[in-house]
Amino acid sequence: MQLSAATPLLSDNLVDEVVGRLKAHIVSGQLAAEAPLPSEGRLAESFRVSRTVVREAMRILRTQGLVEITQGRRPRVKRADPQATIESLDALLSRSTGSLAHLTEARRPLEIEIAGLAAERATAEQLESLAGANRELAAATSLEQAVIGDVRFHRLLAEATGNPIFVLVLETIAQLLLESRRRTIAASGQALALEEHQKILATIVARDALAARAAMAQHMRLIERDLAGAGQAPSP
Amino acid sequence: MQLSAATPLLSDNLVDEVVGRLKAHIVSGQLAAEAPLPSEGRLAESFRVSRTVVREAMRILRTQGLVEITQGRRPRVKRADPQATIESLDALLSRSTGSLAHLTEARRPLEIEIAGLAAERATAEQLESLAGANRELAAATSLEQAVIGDVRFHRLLAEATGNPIFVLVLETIAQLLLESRRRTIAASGQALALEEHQKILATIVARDALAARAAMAQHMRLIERDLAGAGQAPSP
DNA sequence: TTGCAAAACTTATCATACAAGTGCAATTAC
DNA sequence: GTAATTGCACTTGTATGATAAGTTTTGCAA
Repeated sequence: MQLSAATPLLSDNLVDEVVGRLKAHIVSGQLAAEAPLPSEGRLAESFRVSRTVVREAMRILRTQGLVEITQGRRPRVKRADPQATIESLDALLSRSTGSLAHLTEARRPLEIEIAGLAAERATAEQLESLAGANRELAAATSLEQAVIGDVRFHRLLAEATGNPIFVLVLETIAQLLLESRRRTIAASGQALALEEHQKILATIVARDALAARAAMAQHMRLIERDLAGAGQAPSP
Repeated sequence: MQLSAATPLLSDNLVDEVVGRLKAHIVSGQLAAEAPLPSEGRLAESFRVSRTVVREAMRILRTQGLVEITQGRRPRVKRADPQATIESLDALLSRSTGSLAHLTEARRPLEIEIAGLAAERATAEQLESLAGANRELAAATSLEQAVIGDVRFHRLLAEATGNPIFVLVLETIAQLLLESRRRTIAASGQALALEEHQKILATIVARDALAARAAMAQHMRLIERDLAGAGQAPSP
């Protein structure tokens, strides 16, 4: 019936109330990642609500990527993971008027900045990983492998900036662009993509931020051109 | 017990299955915004599942910002709204190691690109709105008003690019930066912010994309400097 | 000590019941 | 005739209890 006599309700929903309290606990870091939460029954008991309410609250938290739920096991706090955000953004973008052209347009300045920052900050290990991603791309025998190598290169570049926001935003956009990237690589061939990646990597190894930006800008121009050439077919 | 004999299950969860099907209907645009959905009971009947499952599915869709639920009323399809995505991103960022410095670093290239594109594409009405936002900023008598005017200016700029992705991403970052922006404006004073906004607006009116980028870059430098000077105190 | 089976616990789903909020239609008051 | 009110049908919110199915722990036997 009620959560507790001491604390007032903040939401008109019991479910939202439980969600808010659990989220506060998790976000504040009081519960470490992987830490098991009490079972639905226990939570219901301690919140003085029915299991129904707790269940719906846990579902919501799972949707937001905060907890992991498996039948038979106690729920666990999940490590921070952009997947939930990506799905949310995906749902939003697929409903709004954003087209592929809009996505690439927003991607371009980010990639250019990333290239510049990576040139200034990449560690030796990160440089090696980048080279490895390009080797993957070079050795790719299928379109699927080529796309994976391509995505990996750009992701590693974002990581090399040391700024997790870049990784998150780029990963989100990349996910949405995955289909288009498949088309792009098919159109321009992976050879050209590899060549440009090598150029970018070279500027980063040389710690030349300006050149890195220029190389990435060039790369983006190629991608946009190929995308336009392949036609921006709407999703089926 | 089962959804339907004809179509196979895609998820191990009945809830996820229902979520997927409803989402597909909504995202595909078959259901217009504001359109009422069948009641939980009807949905449960047509999916051949219990009302519990439908309820949890609807809760998830509400969390993702796809439907609006009010007690006593039938659920309605909600107009595309970045709020759910913002909350998701907020939860993610507040748990990861992203600091204010990281946020502003990611914001900078976006704002610069936005300024350049706005200079090329802004319509006469949009120019007038931008001027209006600056008038608001000039007339602001409280910090709160100044912050609102500031946010509005940058948002209108993003809209002037005609690219909804910019609006979405920037709105998300802006929301997260709201507290810091309050601090920044307090530190540098709204007079300086207004002056720089006027400069940016002038370059855009002049359709000088290059100058617009330079002016915005200057503006971002000021913001970053003030933010560093005010110290990046962690949220309480 | 090790291997395995049973028990205990947990989530997943269902069914039912009642409270509470909304919208509409019939009724009543003027 | 019109406006306010009442009442009903429908809907979501919450609680309870029951069964199925999966996981972890316990306890016993080899």
